[in-house]
Amino acid sequence: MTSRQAHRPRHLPSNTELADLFQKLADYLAIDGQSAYRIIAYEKVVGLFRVHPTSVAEMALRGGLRDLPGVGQAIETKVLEFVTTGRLSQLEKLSERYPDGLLTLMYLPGIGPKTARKLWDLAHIADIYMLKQACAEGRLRGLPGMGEKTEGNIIRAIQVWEARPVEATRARRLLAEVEPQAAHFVEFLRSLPVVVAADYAGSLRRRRSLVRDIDLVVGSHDPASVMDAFALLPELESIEERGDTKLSAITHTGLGLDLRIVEPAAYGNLLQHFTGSAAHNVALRGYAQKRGLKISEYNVEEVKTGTRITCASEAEVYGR
DNA sequence: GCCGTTTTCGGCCCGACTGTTTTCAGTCG
Repeated sequence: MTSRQAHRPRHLPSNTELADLFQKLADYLAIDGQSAYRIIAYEKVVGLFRVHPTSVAEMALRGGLRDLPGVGQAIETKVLEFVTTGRLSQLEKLSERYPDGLLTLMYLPGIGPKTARKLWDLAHIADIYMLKQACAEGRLRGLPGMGEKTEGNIIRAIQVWEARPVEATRARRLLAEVEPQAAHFVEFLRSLPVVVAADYAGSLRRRRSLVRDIDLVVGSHDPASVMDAFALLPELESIEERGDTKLSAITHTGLGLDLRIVEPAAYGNLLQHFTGSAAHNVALRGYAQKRGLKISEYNVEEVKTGTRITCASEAEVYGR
């Protein structure tokens, strides 16, 4: 072995392993009911580790991990503990307190940490199989805040999960596979007379090589008509949610799809917001906040005066 | 748990939709 690999310490965890580890920790802490901002701090470094171009483990060993924005003493210590010992004591404590399968409940759309915790505390449901049993026996309805509809939604979510192995609804697809489908939807939307502007946004517009779903944004004075026309498209397998300005659906190719509609004057605000990424929006809004501005998908607001400025183009948003 | 152009403490982006409630919690993006 004369390659560079010969000089590297062996058995160092990959960035993906570290990201998965901290995601698991974040999920456990969410179920444990810890501060939402603590969870966000962990999820932030998950995203950071996933895209970092060089070895995070090596960086930690060199003592340079805290140069990364969002990594403080606590996270550096945990990375070092795992890199040097192969273990994470906090995670071990949490997995003694909660069953592993509890995390898989959150694979089901509609079930988050609060619901997973409630199912464990009140019904001793520890994984998806036990949840299915409880549904079949009608045991869910007795739980606080859970009625017939919620039970029905959970049964349906389990069926989808069983039909599409390995969290398929959360899986990412190649850009080249998804882009033509998204372009087709955009073309349809633009063909509607009531539509002033339409684009796909999200990770697709950011040209990420792997994307999870299709985000569609529309500027129109008549959202109801857009919604009516779109909901009838034969490409949609099911409509998951439908309100006045937002619709969520699943396509026959198994892709999630979100449609959002605003007044044409605020189209730039919507396009900016849903092009994301989430981390970019958090940073941008924090930046704006320090300058007395509040950014949403509808406008840029001057907090002191309450003046709300809508932007028809994305460039105007950044101009402000 | 992280961070700082007023800060080492007290904030941390913002809103739509659903289901369960009689005004809101949870989830999602």
